[in-house]
This record gives sequence, C-alpha cells and structure tokens, in this order.
Amino acid sequence: METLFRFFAQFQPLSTDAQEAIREICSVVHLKKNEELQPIGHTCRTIYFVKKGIARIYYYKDDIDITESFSFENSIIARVESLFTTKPSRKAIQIIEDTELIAINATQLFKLYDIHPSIERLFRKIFEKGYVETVNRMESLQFHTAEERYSALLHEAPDLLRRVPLKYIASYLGITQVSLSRIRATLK
Amino acid sequence: METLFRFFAQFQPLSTDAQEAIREICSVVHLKKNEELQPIGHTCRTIYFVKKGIARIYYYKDDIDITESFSFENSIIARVESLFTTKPSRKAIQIIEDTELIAINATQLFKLYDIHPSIERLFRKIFEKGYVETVNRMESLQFHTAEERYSALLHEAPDLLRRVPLKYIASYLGITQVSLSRIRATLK
DNA sequence: TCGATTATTTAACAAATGTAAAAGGAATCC
DNA sequence: GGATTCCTTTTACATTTGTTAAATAATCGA
Repeated sequence: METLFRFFAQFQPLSTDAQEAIREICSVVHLKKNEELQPIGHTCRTIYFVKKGIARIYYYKDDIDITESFSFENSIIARVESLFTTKPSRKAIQIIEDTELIAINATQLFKLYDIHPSIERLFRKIFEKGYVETVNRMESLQFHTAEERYSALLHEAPDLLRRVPLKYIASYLGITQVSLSRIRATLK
Repeated sequence: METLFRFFAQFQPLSTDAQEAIREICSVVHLKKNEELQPIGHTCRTIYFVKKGIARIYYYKDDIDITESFSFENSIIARVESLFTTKPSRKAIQIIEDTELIAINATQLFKLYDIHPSIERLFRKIFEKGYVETVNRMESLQFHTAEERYSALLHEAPDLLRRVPLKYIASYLGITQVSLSRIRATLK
C-alpha cells in the first residue's frame, strides 16, 4: 500500500487523515495472466492501481479484439468513459502478466471528495495527466504513419515491446498484426 | 456572460461569491474569421468559452496543417496538453467563423481553486467530460475506417459539415482532402 | 460584377495497409 | 520430451489511402 501513497505523493500531499480514509476503501487484488479483471458491459466503479504486472483495456470491433491501452507498474487503470458517465462500458480489462493491483472503490472515493478536498485535487491531477496522455496518443494516431508510431513506441516504451505479445500491440497501434510484422521486418 | 454561467450550471452549482470571483477573471474577446487566437509556441494559460462562432486547434506536421479539434457555440476550448503541463504548445487556435469568446485567465482560475472548492469541482467535471470525449475520439481514429468516421460525423455533427471547410475536416478525420472527396463521392 | 483567389473534385499512378491462408517458431501442458 | 496450442512471420493478392497535377466550383474583394 505504501507504493500507492508514494505514487499519490507525486501529485498531491495528503494528510494522515486523508490517507487513512483512502486506505479504508482500498483492497488488494492478485490476478494471473489472461484473467479478466472487469468484463464488458459492466459499469466501471473501481479505479485500479497497478502495483506489479501489466493490464490492458480492450474491446471488440466486428469480433476483432482491439487493445485500447496498457497499464504497467505504478500507474492507474480505469475505463474513464464509463467511470465518468456511469454508463456500462463496451470495454474489458484483462491481465497480461501476473499482476498485483490495488482496487479503489470509486463510489466511495467520490464521496470522500466532499470530506477531503485534497483527495478531490489528487484525483483531478491524476486524471488531468491521463487526459494529456490521451490527447498526445490521439495526435499520434491521427497523423503519424504506422511505422512512426511503432518506432516511437520502441523508443519510449521498449519494455512494452518485450513484455506484451505483438498481437496486442498491433491493434494498440491501430494496425493489423500482419502489417506490424511487415514494419518490423523493414526496420531490421 | 450569462451564457457562460448557464453552461457552468450544467456541471456544478456555484454560489454568488464563486460566480463573482470567476467573473473578475473573465474578459470578452471578439475575433473574425481566419484570425489567430493563440499562436504556436505559446504556453496555454487561458481557457476559452465559445459563445458564438467556431474555433479550431491545429498544428503542423511536415508543413501540413492538421486540425486536432473544433469548438462550437457553448463549449470550452483549451490546449490541455499545454495548460496542464505549463509547457509551450506546438498547437495554435484559429477562428473559423466570426466568433465571440469569453477568456478565462487560467493562472488566476487555478488560484481560485484554493478559495472556492466548487470552482475546482466545476472545472474538474468540465475536463472529465473533455477527457471522455477524447477517449471516444481516439477509439474512432484507432479502429474505424475513414468512411465510418465520416459517416459518424455526418450523423452526429451535420452542422460541422455545413459550417467548416472540408480541408479542415479531412485532417480532423485523419485523412487527406483527396481521400475525403472520394469518400463523399461514393456516399452520394 | 469581374477577376483573382481559394476550395473542392477528379484522374492517374504509387505506396501502404488489409485479408486470407500457410508456414515456421515458441511456449505450454500433460 | 513430444504433442498441442498459441504466436509471429511470410506470401499473394485486393483494397484503401496518399501524391501530384489538373479541372471545376465557389467565394471574396476591388
């Protein structure tokens, strides 16, 4: 749990009271490779912190599995389009490596916002950062070539390439696996 | 200015005090078609509310003009990747139709967060909504075909098609203008 | 209103990516 | 350790999209 609070401290200092309040709505979850953390059709009411391992958000488009995002150690994972709208999500969360997560009950968390403004501020900043990352990712999808996107990934997140099967990475980059293989072949 | 507070009220009720505090850091801006609201290389420290007209955020990739997003009446426009990181933006804001904007000084706004938690909450919710919209847009760019993206736009925002030149819409959809013309021809 | 400029479409060809199927490798499970 | 399954690459061909240039169409300013 200390990892979580070290992560929080990067964004916003918290009083002991506030920390204690958060601790009470958290639980530790262990999951193994390929297990499903949250299913499709379920409304997201939990924010997860990945302490160890990797998870991904994915959905189906015409029966094809599309990876929307990956989350590694020391990051937050949540299906925000469901969390912030309270609508069921068309997306699921799946575990890619044996993973240890801390589950934060979002319903209770949002109630804590009224009691501890520092907690509201903390999560505001966490999601502002997520927003910025999404805007940058959108830019990359909107007008970089597939090869540029792959090269950027190789440069910015080599760990991802090592630990995540290529079949998931292809759809994350917005291309097919065959196309990704071709790009990898030309870059050798 | 009342339009702005009606817009805010959809997200979060504000006390008269809080409203007054916001009013003091706002100013009205009138701009004509093709004028530049904020230049490339400038750090975004202003959040704009579009009262009337249309603006767009754009940038250059290899000398080609790319539209990242449009903002219509009754919406917020800001280059969040700069606003939330205080880094200079590679993007600019340009006016597409004669426009009336309300400029909110973000530096002062963020100070108000300490005094009026309701204002922090208001903007938290506004940007949460923007975050969700960006996630949905990313999904559309990641795995819908260009034709699907155009059809969706035609259905969801016909006004955009009527009021915005196609050359801007093409890059917004992540394709060239020639490609957009072809798609339009096949859909006739 | 005319001429000039800007926006949009069309054409022809090149390049990138998708699809389907097969082959080769790697990992996994009794 | 061998069979099985899953992952990745390769091939061949179809389709989509990009590029460049030219032709139309629409808009704007004097």
